[in-house]
Amino acid sequence: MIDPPHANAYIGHMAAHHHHEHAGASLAQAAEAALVEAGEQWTDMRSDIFAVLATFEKPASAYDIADLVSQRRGKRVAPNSVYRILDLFVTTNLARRVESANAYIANSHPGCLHDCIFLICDSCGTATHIDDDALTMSVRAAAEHAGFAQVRPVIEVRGKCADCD
Amino acid sequence: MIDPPHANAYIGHMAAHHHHEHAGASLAQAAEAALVEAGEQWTDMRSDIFAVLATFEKPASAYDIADLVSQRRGKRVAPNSVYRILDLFVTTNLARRVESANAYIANSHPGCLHDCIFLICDSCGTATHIDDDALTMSVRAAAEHAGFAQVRPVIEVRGKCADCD
DNA sequence: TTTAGCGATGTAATGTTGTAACGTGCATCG
DNA sequence: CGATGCACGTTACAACATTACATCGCTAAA
Repeated sequence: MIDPPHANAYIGHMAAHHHHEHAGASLAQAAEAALVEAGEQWTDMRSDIFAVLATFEKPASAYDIADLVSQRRGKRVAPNSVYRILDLFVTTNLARRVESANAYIANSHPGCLHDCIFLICDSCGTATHIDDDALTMSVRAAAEHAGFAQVRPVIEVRGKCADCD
Repeated sequence: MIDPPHANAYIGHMAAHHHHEHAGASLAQAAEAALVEAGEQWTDMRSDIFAVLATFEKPASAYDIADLVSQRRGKRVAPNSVYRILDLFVTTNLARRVESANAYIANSHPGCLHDCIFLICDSCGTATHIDDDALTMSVRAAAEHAGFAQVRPVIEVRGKCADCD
């Protein structure tokens, strides 16, 4: 048995491609474009839910979103409806589900399809993400090597962020 | 943006260490040893819960386990108690939590501490695991590179297993 | 030998997350 | 105009998880 060794094994091999890291209005616009591109409608409800989701620093639960959207609309929006739309967002890559937090986070570069590595701080809950295609491709490859198909990697790292450390 | 490429990027670099892949009585024995080693007691309740957990092919929910342990003991065991003991198992490395399934799985080599990659079939639900320390260490390193400490990787892959494919 | 402490488990209640089933409103198209 | 399809509403419930406190049995100190 071995002990988990530590850092400095890291040879940064970031992906050889670039993103626009959208924010604010620009992000909403990109999201709308991506959704329409996917043949779906950009409704008021979807717009509101995306807007609320995008304001969060940390992964947001469907119930958090339901509350805020309810406020914003002055009318109760059921979690149910939020889930429907979040599911749509996830399948169209406008948002990601953070499995280890049972929560969702807006994709800051919708329209760009690839695997993410999420880093979630156990203290403050904020999530950041790394794009390292070499790494995620290795994970995919390992799974496919084991006979898996249609693979969907879930790569998250819990820990203490630099601020909370 | 890139499309997810496919397999055969995989250069198998399995870890340079070996496990005993325990099963059945041997596994229970190893679990007991590991728990005692950690300064915890191996009680009847813990033994029963571990035994039940170990019978599962697929990740088992706390409620699944509660039901079966209740049967086995002829007396209701509350989910509560099961969660307590599962948490203990996870911290002492006798079991793992599968985040993307809200469920638990017995560690087939307790006492051996390292990160696992779980493959969970979306069709049949069975989970297998890969040990690829080079890969998991790279994930750790990437997170540490980003300023994270006390990292705990969660690497799971959803997909279709060879049987269900 | 009492009893104080502690760890393990029991009990009850409640909180959080996620789905199912079905109804309504509205636009489009024949 | 009626039929179809989609988005969303409403209600109910299922599944997952935690909290607070009680009890039991063991052991160590008085």
